Amino acid sequence: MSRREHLLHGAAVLFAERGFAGVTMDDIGAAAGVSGPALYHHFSSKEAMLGEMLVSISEHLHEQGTAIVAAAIDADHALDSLIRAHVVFAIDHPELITVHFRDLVQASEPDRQQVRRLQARYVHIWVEVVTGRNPGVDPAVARASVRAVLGLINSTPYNMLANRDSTEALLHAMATAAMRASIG
Amino acid sequence: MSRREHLLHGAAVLFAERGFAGVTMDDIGAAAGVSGPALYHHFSSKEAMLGEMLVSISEHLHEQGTAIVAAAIDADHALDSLIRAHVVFAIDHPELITVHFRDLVQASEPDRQQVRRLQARYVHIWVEVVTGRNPGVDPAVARASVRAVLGLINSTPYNMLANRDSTEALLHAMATAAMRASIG
DNA sequence: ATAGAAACTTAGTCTGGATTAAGGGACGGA
DNA sequence: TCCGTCCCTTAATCCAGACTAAGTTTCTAT
Repeated sequence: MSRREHLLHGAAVLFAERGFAGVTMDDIGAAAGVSGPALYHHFSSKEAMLGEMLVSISEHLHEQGTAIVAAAIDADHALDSLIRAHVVFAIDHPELITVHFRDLVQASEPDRQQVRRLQARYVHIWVEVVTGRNPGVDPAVARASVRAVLGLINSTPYNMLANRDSTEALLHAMATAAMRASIG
Repeated sequence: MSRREHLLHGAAVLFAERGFAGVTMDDIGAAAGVSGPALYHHFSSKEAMLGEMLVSISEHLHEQGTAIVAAAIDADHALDSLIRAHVVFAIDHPELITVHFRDLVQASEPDRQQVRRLQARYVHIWVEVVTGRNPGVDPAVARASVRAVLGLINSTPYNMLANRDSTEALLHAMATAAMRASIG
């Protein structure tokens, strides 16, 4: 992990814990064993740190989604893999999920736009799979359903069971059932 | 609606839009047609406004949940009503749902504690109903499932269909299916 | 009419915390 | 050895924005 990534990871954990506004540059520096101003040798501002963090999360999810759909043999498997991958990401990076939907509003306008664009594309990937599975469904309903399922999965940070595998199984089962309920 | 409630509602809308930290006292005042400092005649601080808002939401949900369970003829109906009522609340007050889970971290420690206590009780109401319906279920799993379902419903603010009733029906169906998938 | 309370206003005050200044030490290459 | 480049440090600077002061208008009750 590069120095940048290391710093960003520390910042993500703090942001998730106390929120972007509740963390100072000195806090972020201290978490990495340096002073606050030292961070300016790596990032142009606190806002830029947040932006980079959010964009990279969105890019990761988007790329992962693209790859899954490309590799799946049919829409059924694609949906299953999308759900599973999102669940795994949420379990492995609860702090990123938290920051992603809580602190987006604090990012600069350009960063916010880019994140929204990537999020929209990610949702669109899901929607395509869903409508592929079931051509009759209203695209607006498909989109709303996908967002609801993502909301379910994204509750993970407040939700972990003692055992990681059972958390994964539970969320996967619930997400699958919720999806089927809306689009069959 | 009293003056306090009116001011609080305006603040909630702004907080939902830009986040607690992204709104100034002048903004809140302007939304109600007064100056920023005028707010201090009604609330002791910006933090107090947030605290009062969050506590009252949590109290409302908790009381509503209590009333529903008391009035329901069995656990099956109780769960159905809980889901329906939460969906309706989320649809009618998207700004409160948003602030509730996004800006809790900005509230004062005492307010945060009280909100968490109320939230825990609210979740507990659901868990009791769920375990009543299905005595064999692990309480930890029941709790995680309830939180996941609430996460699904709370995604509403980003999720509204053109038609209010179809939004309600969709979320109700998905929530019910998700719940059944985890606890039968 | 008039005292007193409410509810505001404008004009500050004050502070936290982001950012910038101004170096210093460590290290690699000539 | 000496230079230049990183990466950091501490010591400011600076400003947005929460909050306070002090005074005005409006309303109600006597």
